[in-house]
Amino acid sequence: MAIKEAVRPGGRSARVQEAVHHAVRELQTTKSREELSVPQIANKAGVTPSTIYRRWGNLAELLADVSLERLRPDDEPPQTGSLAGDLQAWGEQYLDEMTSLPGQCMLSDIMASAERERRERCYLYSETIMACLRERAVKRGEATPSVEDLMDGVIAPMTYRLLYDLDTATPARLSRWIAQTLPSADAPD
Amino acid sequence: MAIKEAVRPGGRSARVQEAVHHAVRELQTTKSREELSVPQIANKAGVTPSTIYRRWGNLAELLADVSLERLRPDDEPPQTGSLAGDLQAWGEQYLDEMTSLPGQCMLSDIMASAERERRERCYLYSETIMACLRERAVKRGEATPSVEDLMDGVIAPMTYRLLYDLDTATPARLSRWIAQTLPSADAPD
DNA sequence: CACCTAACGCAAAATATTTGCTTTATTAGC
DNA sequence: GCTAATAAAGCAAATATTTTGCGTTAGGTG
Repeated sequence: MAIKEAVRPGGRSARVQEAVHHAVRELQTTKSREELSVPQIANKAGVTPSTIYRRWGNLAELLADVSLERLRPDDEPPQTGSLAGDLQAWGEQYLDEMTSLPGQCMLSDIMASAERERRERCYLYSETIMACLRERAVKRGEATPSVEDLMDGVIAPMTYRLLYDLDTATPARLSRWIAQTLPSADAPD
Repeated sequence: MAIKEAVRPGGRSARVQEAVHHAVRELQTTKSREELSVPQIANKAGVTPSTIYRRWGNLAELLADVSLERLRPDDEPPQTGSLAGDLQAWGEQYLDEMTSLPGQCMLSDIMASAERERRERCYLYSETIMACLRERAVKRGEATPSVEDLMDGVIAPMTYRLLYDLDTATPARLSRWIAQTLPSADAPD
């Protein structure tokens, strides 16, 4: 019922976890959220339902767990030579990913989870990326806002729009948020 | 399965809706989310479970519906004489409400709903309040940012923190967001 | 190698959800 | 007002899901 990544991660546990996660991802390509069920996933994964219930608690937590896994920063964000450029580049691909149907489902699944810790991991994920981009800028000698300010000025409005008002989660808006957040930001308006 | 506020709102429907909503609110004071169930609510409301399933679809949607109802702006936000003051005053009471346990459950229930429309209503709710506070400021002749900018500068970071990083959803932060959003904002830091 | 035990499988029991059909009560037309 | 039409509720049987107790398997440990 908690987020278990440990205790006894040896062979079998890991195998079951992978089988179940894989089954979910597989089924998600075919069926909508409404059509997914624990017994169905268990069957596809070659496991008993009780295994899933005991480990994840319920369908919502399992889906959130699977979604969160995708959030791992696989590759370094693209470099553009300036903080504004880096933010725009990373942000655009992130927006693109999250406004897509699978991206929206992913957000939905994570938000539906009762585990606060999961959402905090999303926070940390974004924070890590902001820190990375900022670090680059600092190394180049650019004047940069704090990571906190980047979170408030860029990540927060972007995420807010992704969750509450999808139509306004656009690259154009992103430029505005970036311009208003960076030091020399006398918005051209 | 959709958000039905119409079609046949006469006596009985309204009565059932009220009975069910009331039963939910009642039960929520005693039991945790995990302990709530549709049959239980139906029983308390004096209705059959199938009535609830047919009207709301499932527990998550029902809870979201009940939560959303609480979000109606009951009373005019307090007046303080300045936009910054109004934002701070309203924001503080909002933060207070949403960081409380019932407030967090409310947010949770709304976010768990599959109905995008529900989240959009949250957006409209905040937007209405921002428009109201801004209108006051305009009438006083204050220089004010657009409603959009208030949403991005104040509502977005506040909501973001409430959802993802509760510890940083504080009045002190709120002041910062307000200061950085309002025109004459040369943050004292 | 042998013991300990977390995690899984299995199957029965308990709950929750769906569904077909009937009944009730609101709405609309007369 | 009275009646026909029908949305929404009730009821109960049929399904499906979730929980639980207990036996089994297989990592981890000394």
